[in-house]
Amino acid sequence: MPELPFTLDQLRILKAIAAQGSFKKAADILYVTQPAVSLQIQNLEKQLEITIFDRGGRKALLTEAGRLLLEYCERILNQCDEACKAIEDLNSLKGGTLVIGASQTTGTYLMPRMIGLFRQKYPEVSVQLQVHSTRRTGWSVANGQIDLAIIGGQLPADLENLLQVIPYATDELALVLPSKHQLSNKKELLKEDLYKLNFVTLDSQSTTRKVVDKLLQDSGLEIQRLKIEMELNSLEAIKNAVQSGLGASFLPVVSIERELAAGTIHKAFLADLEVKRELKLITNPSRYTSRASEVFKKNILPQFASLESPLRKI
Amino acid sequence: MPELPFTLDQLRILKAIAAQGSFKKAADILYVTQPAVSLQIQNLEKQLEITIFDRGGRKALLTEAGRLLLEYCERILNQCDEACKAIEDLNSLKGGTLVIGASQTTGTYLMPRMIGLFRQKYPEVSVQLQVHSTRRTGWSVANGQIDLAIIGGQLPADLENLLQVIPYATDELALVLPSKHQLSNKKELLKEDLYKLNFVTLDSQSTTRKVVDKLLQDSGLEIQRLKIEMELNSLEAIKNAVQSGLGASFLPVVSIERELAAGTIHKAFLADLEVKRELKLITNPSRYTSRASEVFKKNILPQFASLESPLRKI
DNA sequence: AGTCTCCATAAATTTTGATTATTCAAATAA
DNA sequence: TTATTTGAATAATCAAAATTTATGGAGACT
Repeated sequence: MPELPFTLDQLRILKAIAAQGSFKKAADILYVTQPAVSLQIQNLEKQLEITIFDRGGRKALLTEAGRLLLEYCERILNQCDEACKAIEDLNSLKGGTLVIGASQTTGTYLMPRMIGLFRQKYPEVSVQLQVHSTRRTGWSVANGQIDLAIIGGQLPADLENLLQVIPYATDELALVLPSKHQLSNKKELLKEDLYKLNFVTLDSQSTTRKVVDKLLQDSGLEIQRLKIEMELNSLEAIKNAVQSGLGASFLPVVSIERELAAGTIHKAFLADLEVKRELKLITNPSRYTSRASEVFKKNILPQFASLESPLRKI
Repeated sequence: MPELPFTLDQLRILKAIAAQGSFKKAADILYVTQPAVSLQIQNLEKQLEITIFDRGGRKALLTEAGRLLLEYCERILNQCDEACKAIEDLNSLKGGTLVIGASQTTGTYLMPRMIGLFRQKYPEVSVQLQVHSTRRTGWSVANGQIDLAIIGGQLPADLENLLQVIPYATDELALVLPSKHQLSNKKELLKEDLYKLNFVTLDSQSTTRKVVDKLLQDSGLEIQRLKIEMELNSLEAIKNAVQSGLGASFLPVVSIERELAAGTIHKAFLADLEVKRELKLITNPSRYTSRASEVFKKNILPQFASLESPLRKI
């Protein structure tokens, strides 16, 4: 090994002697014996081919070379201390960054609240939210660019068994109607009623749209028979469309909390159909898990397991 | 020993792995085996209670904590390199400071030339000249404030055996007369002639004055009989006084080179009297000797052993 | 001078780190 | 898929380095 001319221990000893003015006192402070100190300094002097201390009288005094070395020594040891502090902060969640992935829907309506709670508890950990498609989010988790992610859709098969997927909450995809729609008065709607509606939907590429389609199909609905008035690429746009009476839609309840409360959108009750999807936490078990990530998973997520209560509280 | 959480070797390994992206390649570069690298990183991770590398695939990737540590690592290792360079420079006389002591006379007339020669050879070593009394100069050498000194007088007895005193040149204290003085025409002067002269001398506290008095007394002169016209505290002032015809004086030849050459001062030849003093180099043998100091003593000083030739050359 | 401190030195022990050999896991190739 | 290769972890052995105990010597203070 191409050796370094000195060790951190030697620098620590050098600093101690310079501060104490004595080999013996330095040894006491460092909890070693005096010969240990002497030998290390001798090694240091041999390696660097300099004399560091004048051991003339009762006090050990720095030579010119010694003073020069001490300057660097202080700087180096300070950097070491800083490094330790930074690492400690990271370990105690007083620093660092947590990178969270989410799809458009969860990223917009759910994550801000989760992140808010996390930041409230660990204000010194910065959180970065990355909103991507489910597919891309999955890959980012796989290659470590994202610590953890919340998704509502289905992962590609190859990622399914590479990542850890933990369902943690159920998100209802509610059938919503314009408040003044005629069917809004009916207590219960049946599948058959759906064929009478005009739908405003997300564009067919979106994860949420795919999920809705699949769920409806799985429950025996002929989705080809559904009339699609228009396709929009934003939930907010759809909400506005519904509120304007342009049609009905299946929307995640998390996204229409305010509108339901305000009564500007009507949520219908479907007697013979439940459209629900699992919200899942995905992580990469084969990768390093940061403390922040652990804590998020263990302490923050459970508070959102039932989507109703915590959201209402806010 | 209250241990440091890491060693410089570990940091070097960390840096190498980060650069190479592989434990094995890092091991090759550092000329050690792969297990050595693995072990050290494991120790590091254990000490700091963090995971530094993700060893998932064929590449070793830094975790967040690893990246954080690497930043400090780079800074620390850079400081180490700088320290080494600074020390090397000091050893190769490409840096550092040489502190030289001298009395008024040598400091004024001799040292500038010596220092000039030294600086010509080692331009990167800065030289500091401290002009003090012989006594104070001696003490400064004793306690290390001055690396070496040139003195012309006698050290206090207690310092004599504490310091190394090396005579290296003879400085003649020449009897000088105004050029137009009547005795300037005589080829040789005798002791008796001195009693006829009016003297302009240094004040009685000065080292050079004491030396002259002692030398004259030792050679049998009755110094009380010498007529002292005035006492001045500066050699330059005395030279001016002599040139102005106010009187004679004993002056170090090194201080009147120019005036002799210009013929504005006359140097008399004393047939039965030689007034010479030893110029001595003093150092502190019990103290660390800097490289610059060594070189000055070994290479520069000998060139001034005969005061005539090197001075003339300039 | 005598005593006390402090540093240097020597020998022995302990600790640490490195190496060889092997196993394990993942990625590449057939 | 299986086989091969590459890289990292592990275990046991071995070498080297640091620490300790014990001791000697040189200044400094009384």
